[in-house]
Amino acid sequence: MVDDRFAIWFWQDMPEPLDDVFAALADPTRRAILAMLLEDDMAVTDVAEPFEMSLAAISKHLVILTRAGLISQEKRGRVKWCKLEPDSLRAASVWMQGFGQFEPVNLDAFERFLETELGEDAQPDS
Amino acid sequence: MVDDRFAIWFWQDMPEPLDDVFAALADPTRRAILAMLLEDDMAVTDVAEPFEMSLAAISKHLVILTRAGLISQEKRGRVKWCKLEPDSLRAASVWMQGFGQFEPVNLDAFERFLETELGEDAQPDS
DNA sequence: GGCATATTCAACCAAATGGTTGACGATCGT
DNA sequence: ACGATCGTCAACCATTTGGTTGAATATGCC
Repeated sequence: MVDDRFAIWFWQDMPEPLDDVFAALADPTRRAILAMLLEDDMAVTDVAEPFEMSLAAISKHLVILTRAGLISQEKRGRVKWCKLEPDSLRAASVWMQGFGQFEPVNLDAFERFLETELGEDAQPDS
Repeated sequence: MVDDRFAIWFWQDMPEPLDDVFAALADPTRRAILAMLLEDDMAVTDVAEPFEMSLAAISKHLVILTRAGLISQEKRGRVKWCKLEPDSLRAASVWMQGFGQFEPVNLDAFERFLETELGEDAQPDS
């Protein structure tokens, strides 16, 4: 059994991209944006169109989604295209599945698993 | 194809428990708490012990986790026991899998982990 | 060049978040 | 009944968040 201090260190003090991913997902506007991008890549202006808020606000949301790695933005000409990046959802999904599936299981092995799993394709953070 | 306004209504304006779940998961302290509860049910004081913050702060975190449905709290005597409630995590997980083409987590490694973990051989690599 | 379009920047604001401390009501042990 | 323990409440504080507006920076079009 892993002692709590190790667990705290591991789960809390590691440079956690999960903070950004979950924080990004916590906002309904941003989830709606992701849902829209599921259909197709979109320009910033088009992303903003159906919302009742300023373009600048949407632009900020897109920055947050980008920092979380959930989307990428590529500027072509004067329009910036937004593209869903499902890979970073993977880390979060892995983390969550850990809780869904193994209630009573060995945390040590789970930690080792996560370590290798999340370390594998560590994103070249912006 | 669903038009965007419907999508916005659906994803953004529904009474979304996902807001609370993801917001709860966005904090590393709260994720650490969940990880601890993965091992066993715990009293509030024991949850707080390994952290370098006040009991009141942990108590607040537990309220947030409870509101999100991620844990439940039952008071027995003077101690309040905290229990992981993986079901609401599953809801969030389902949402992410709704992003779907990206597979319910295409985790070969996860499968292998499950096998070794749930099987007899609990030492996958030395 | 000159104008429209696309996007971000900067300053500002209100509200929410995450923490503190100290007081407080319950409950246990003796 | 008394004191210690468990946990929350209330007030406070600093920082972050999510939004606004108006100006600024590209870029495309004629």
